[in-house]
Amino acid sequence: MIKQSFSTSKKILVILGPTATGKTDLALSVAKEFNGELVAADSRQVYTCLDIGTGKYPSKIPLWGGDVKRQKYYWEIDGVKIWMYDMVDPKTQYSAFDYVKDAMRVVEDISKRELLPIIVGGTGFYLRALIDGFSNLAIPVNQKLRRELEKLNLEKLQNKLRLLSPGIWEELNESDRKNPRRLLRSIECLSMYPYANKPQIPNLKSQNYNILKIGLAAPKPFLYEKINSRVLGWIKEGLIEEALTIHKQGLSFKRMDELGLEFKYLAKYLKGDINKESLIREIQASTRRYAKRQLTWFKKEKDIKWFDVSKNNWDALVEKLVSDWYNNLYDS
RNA sequence: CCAAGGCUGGCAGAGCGGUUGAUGCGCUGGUCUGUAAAACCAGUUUAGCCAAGUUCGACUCUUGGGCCUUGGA
Repeated sequence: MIKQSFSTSKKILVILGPTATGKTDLALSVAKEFNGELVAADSRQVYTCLDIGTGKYPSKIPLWGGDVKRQKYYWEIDGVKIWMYDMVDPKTQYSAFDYVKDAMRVVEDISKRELLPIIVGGTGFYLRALIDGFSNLAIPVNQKLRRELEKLNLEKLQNKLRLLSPGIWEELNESDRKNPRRLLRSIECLSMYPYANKPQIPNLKSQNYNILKIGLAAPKPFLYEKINSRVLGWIKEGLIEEALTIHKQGLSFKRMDELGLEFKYLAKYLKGDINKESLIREIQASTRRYAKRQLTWFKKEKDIKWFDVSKNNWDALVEKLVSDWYNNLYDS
């Protein structure tokens, strides 16, 4: 791969980090300053109607006011376009593969229009798939095979994989070897493409972009406090009503459970299994756990420039870094 | 006031006269190549309401006290 000089290679800014650190707020202000458009990297913001709890709204624009225009495949907040929101109906399943396929197009389009793509989100898996790519990502799901494999218990899945490829089995760690979902996927990939001719999908790294990754984080007590009050804010803004509406429109409790966290507990609440007080507590707790997992994931990526949002001047520091990078003064 | 049941780890909740305090949740750390706010792994106990007694030995039996829950009045 030939490295182009900074002045000619196209730039992409990535803003990532755990939930409730103000990624969207930052991305919007950076977009205004550097003439950019946002590309969301969140596994649930891709669904229509899941708005409040997935954090589609920035904190400064309350739901009932502010300049928010919702178009078919993008939103426009304060004049800034946000892509990769509302891609499909929540009844449909949207995968990391779908995400990469769609987001690649969006990023390239923004870039072609001479604007700065700002990828913003907390789903580390999607981010890595889009930026670095995964070699198995483009291998499609085999429903028939899955239906069969799903009947097998852990031990049988393990044996099956060991038989198909002792090498791949050996490479798995303790955790993955006991994870039926991963085992199943490995078997699926191997049985469909036993040799090396796997289908591929392009990623950003292979397109020679100049990427700056900015991470927002904070010490846990600070972050947890933010999460707790954010959840309270969601409730005030109508999270429960939103869930009720979606359910009335036909989103099953089962699917809500699959969509995870706040929807998992919202479903329980709507069914009458828990009261409002524990609904709030559960959403807060699970969001905290989620933030921890995000932190664990991002810890391994060494090319992130981290900023502590509990500090006073963090936004000025970010601004300086982005500005230097944008003007080719910063060497990454 | 009477009756019945209960009181076990941060929480929920089993079992047992003596051995490794089941299990779940939580918590801490971690894993990660199409469900990723998912799935999974590892770690996380000087517990037994108080007192007296029975016993070689009690969380487990007996008695008294305290507290809680339910039913009665």
